[in-house]
Amino acid sequence: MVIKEKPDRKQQIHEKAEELFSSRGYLATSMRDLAEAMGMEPASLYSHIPSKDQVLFQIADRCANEFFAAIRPIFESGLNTEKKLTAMIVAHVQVITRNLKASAVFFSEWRHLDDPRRATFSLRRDEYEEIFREVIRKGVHENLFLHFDERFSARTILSALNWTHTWYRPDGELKPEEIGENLAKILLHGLTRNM
Amino acid sequence: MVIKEKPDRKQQIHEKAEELFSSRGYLATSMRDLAEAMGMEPASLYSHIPSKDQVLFQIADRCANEFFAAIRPIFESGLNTEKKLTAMIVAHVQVITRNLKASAVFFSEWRHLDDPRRATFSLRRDEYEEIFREVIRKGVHENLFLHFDERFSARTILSALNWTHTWYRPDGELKPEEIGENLAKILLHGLTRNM
DNA sequence: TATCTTGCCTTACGAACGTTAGCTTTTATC
DNA sequence: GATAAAAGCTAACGTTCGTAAGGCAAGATA
Repeated sequence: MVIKEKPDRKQQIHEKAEELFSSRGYLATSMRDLAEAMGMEPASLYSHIPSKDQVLFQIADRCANEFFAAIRPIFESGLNTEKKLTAMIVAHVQVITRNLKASAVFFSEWRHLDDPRRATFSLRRDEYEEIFREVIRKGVHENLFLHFDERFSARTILSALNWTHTWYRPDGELKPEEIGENLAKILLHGLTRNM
Repeated sequence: MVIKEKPDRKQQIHEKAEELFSSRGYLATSMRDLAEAMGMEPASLYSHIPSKDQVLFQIADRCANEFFAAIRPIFESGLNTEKKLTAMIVAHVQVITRNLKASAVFFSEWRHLDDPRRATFSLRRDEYEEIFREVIRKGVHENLFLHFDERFSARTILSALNWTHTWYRPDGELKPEEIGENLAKILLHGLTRNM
């Protein structure tokens, strides 16, 4: 049996959509733009996808899955709290750099989802943040981390990480893992040199 | 001579626009939405403003001015590097919390500006970031800060700060100044407790 | 009272939008 | 080579968009 290596137009459309949505934004990208980028007529897109909104959702959803898949095993591992948080930070950054366009969509465009999907999505984000909060809570409990509101700490960490997608370039000098490690260093031990 | 205290419709429109642009986004807010919020007909808006794009620009531009005005005097002060960076962080956060809606527009919507303005704006952002880079560079030189690429450090700091606008509420328990100080603590000394 | 200005109105323009319906062409299967 | 399915086309739908043009009514100025 030969595995079909067919081009899979649907996936190609999703990839082009990722590209356009991430660089110009979802609302600023028309189906006509997308069609042109695909080299087809606007109406032809609908042979492969049901709606623009659903394309956005699937891009964001796939990206969310990647984040969870990367973080969960680390969260459930037996690492000590500091190493665990570091590993989660590195993994999170790796997901971003591996899915540069999708994560741009994930971070900036999800708010344009239509409403039942948007609400679902919002919950997933919070669920994700909660994993970080739990690790931080544990660290505070162990008298390892400074005691701030965990919401505050978690958001600060994720904000610092999530902007990576705007400037990371695969041909830059830093590898994703190094970026993650540097970020973890700053967030856990600060920019100031310990004397 | 009496100073006219007239309602200034133009400014009212800008304020409503700030509100709508910041919560729904620029592209998702139509002039018809804005008109309805103002209690007038869409076309009537054009008695007071020249175009939608110009309203966006002015909101973002005013906000940029506030950031510069807050940071510059600190940058030019005689504070030592660590205190200077801390003060800049606090000041930056204060500008955000003082201009919650405008800064949301500033951070998320400027990319929808039409192109001569967009380019100008991009330069101003970089100019702003450069102030932070310079302080960091000095700190590295003084062997005070860890040596990362200053672009990297500056971006990390600003990313962590700039998300504040998504969750800060004036009636929350933390005052803007405290938020800024906590952020500075984490970014300069890390989340980990020093033993 | 006559005139000018301001603020808002109504109407409507041309363009762009997401999407549907139905036809034609290409490709895969036998 | 006949048949069926998949992929793309043309044409058009109903909306919504930013904005222009020109008029009307109220208040300020003279």
